[in-house]
Amino acid sequence: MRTTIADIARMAGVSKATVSRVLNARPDVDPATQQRVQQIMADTGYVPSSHAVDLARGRTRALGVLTPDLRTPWLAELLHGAAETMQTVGYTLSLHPAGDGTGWDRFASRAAAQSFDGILAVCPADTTAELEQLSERGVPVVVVDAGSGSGLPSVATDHADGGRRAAEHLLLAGRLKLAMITGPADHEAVAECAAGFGDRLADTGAVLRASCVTEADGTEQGGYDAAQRLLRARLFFDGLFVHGDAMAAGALRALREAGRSVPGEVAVIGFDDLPLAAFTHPTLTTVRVPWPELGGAAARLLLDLIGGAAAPRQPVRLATSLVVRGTTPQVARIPGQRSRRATGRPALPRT
Amino acid sequence: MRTTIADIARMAGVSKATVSRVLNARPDVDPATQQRVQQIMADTGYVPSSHAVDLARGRTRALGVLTPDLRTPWLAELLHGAAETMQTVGYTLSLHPAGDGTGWDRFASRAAAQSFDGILAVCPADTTAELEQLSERGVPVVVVDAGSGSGLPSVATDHADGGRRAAEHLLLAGRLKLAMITGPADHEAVAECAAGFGDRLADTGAVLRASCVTEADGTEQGGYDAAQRLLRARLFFDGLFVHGDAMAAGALRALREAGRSVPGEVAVIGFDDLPLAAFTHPTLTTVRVPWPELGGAAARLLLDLIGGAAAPRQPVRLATSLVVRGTTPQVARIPGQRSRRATGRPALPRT
DNA sequence: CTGAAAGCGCTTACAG
DNA sequence: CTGAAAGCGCTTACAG
Repeated sequence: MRTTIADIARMAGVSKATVSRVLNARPDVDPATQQRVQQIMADTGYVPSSHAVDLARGRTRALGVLTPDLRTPWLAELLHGAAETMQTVGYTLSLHPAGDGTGWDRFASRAAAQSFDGILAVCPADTTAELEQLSERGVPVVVVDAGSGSGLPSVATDHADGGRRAAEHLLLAGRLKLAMITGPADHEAVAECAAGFGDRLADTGAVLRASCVTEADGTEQGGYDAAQRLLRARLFFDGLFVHGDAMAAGALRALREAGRSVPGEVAVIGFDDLPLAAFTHPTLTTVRVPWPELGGAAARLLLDLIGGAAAPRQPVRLATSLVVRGTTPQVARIPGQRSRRATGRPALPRT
Repeated sequence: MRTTIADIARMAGVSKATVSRVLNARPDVDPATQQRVQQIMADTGYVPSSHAVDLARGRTRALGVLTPDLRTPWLAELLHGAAETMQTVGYTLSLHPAGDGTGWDRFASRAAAQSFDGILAVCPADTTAELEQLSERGVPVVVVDAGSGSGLPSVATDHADGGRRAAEHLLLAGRLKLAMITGPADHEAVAECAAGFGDRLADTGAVLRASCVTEADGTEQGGYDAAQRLLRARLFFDGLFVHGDAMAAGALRALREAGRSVPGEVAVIGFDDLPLAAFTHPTLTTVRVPWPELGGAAARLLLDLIGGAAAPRQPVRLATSLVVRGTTPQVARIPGQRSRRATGRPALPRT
């Protein structure tokens, strides 16, 4: 038999209400009784049933995480960040991979059953409509890193900022003939990233010809094929920005096969900072998406919404950073040494 | 106001008990009333509150997943497998990273509060004692891939089998002078794997000298250092088995720096089949640990325990498989062609 | 086949 | 400062 609040009350010679007060650290309890009750709880190892507490309070202390696939390369880092902030307030993350058809239905019924207090939707490709319905019914929902097609509160990477950083680094390395491999054009972030990249290049002496920008599907093979297209078109480039690390890995393979040295002849910068970036050869310099921070920001936003806060009208945008590894030349950042390895032409505009 | 079972009962003109019967698909309900109630539930979009159901039934339909770190490279695959089998029975996975000190306490109190019906403990390094306590108190616990130091029900990789497969493949490739980099010796699996590797080599003409076996800490850098030790000792080897993909990646780096071609001069086989294995150069041939299957098996075992089944005395052992990529030579498996690239000496014993 | 009642284990006004 | 009672929304014997 499980120890219940009634048992503790009996043993302490008080009512359940008083035990409940002690449990919830209410101030209006006589110190002596408080002590006594607490002692008994400690002795018996009493822990209140979460079911009962949840039912009585009408909440769960759990967040539903909706994701197409648990094996998404950056999901672990994102959840790590989310879990960290959730744990501090005693919340738990409940996993709901909805990749296959049945996943969504199960998730939806759990949501309707109020199994969780809020929903963290990671890249909800085709379920935004349904999520909006849930949201309208009052279930707090936060979307991570999706296009802003929906009106749902969201947290996203600043892809334009990422593009700018990539450009900046290539300029610092003195690379002026640039090429870019983008992700699928239907994804909003792709245009943003390309725009940021292009903008930073303006008035620098660097060039990114339209013919040197090609699209790929996000996979390693896609990146390989895209890089081969660039190489076969005999387009000269000494700097390549790839909007996705998996594609960048494929591009490295194509460059290697073509006999182009990296970073000597071509400097390569990826995007995402997936775990794989540390294992390519050379290791991949890349624009880091702040995955744990995204998760943390989403978690906090969700907690705010659960707490009754109004949804922000604009997506929360998080800046990127650059992780320098082996596919770009080491550039000394000491003033005056910047252009050491540069071509001699002015690579840097005044900012 | 949330629709409750009382609302449905009123609308249908029946008692709550009858609605509950319909809800739980009990056979003893008049088809007509059953129809009517179901219709009303559909119209109102009624979904029973999970809190109330859980409290009344004394269960949760959630499993607690205890893990040191969410970012463990193979965790995603493992959870994918577990989630798949859990979802079919309507169970949910609740994440509990307990890496930092506070993690365990939160987890333990959740467990005590019966927030979940069972515990899936992934590599519970230093919490086995506490888990055993929980287990003794009647909480179903299944451990994944830990040393069998504890008496807890567990599911684990057959590392000896993995070692054998690695040996087999190197023999098929005609490699006879072998070396091995193991993980930390205090991990039980390390000895098992080495034993399997050694056993398969017996009576084959292949040699694995004691001096050619070295230990590393599991990291890329550790593998790099270990491979360098082997190289500097001027020990000749044409086949290298590394008990861990991250270490194998480090070994590849060391071999490359030393100018040894892979797989030409040295064939390399890793262990785990982490995502990174597809991104090294050359891509890494490796002994695959069946992560999703491990997760699935653990989930099923846990469900059995929750269902009241007795705990198996022996760990459930799952076999490995070999994933051939670029660090070992392609070996035609057509009879008679096996030794094409072999040295000419008998590499294969009769099995 | 169906209903009234008690119970799951808490919390929360309302009195005192 | 404390207790009796009602309520959270279900399920489950027990009657009929």
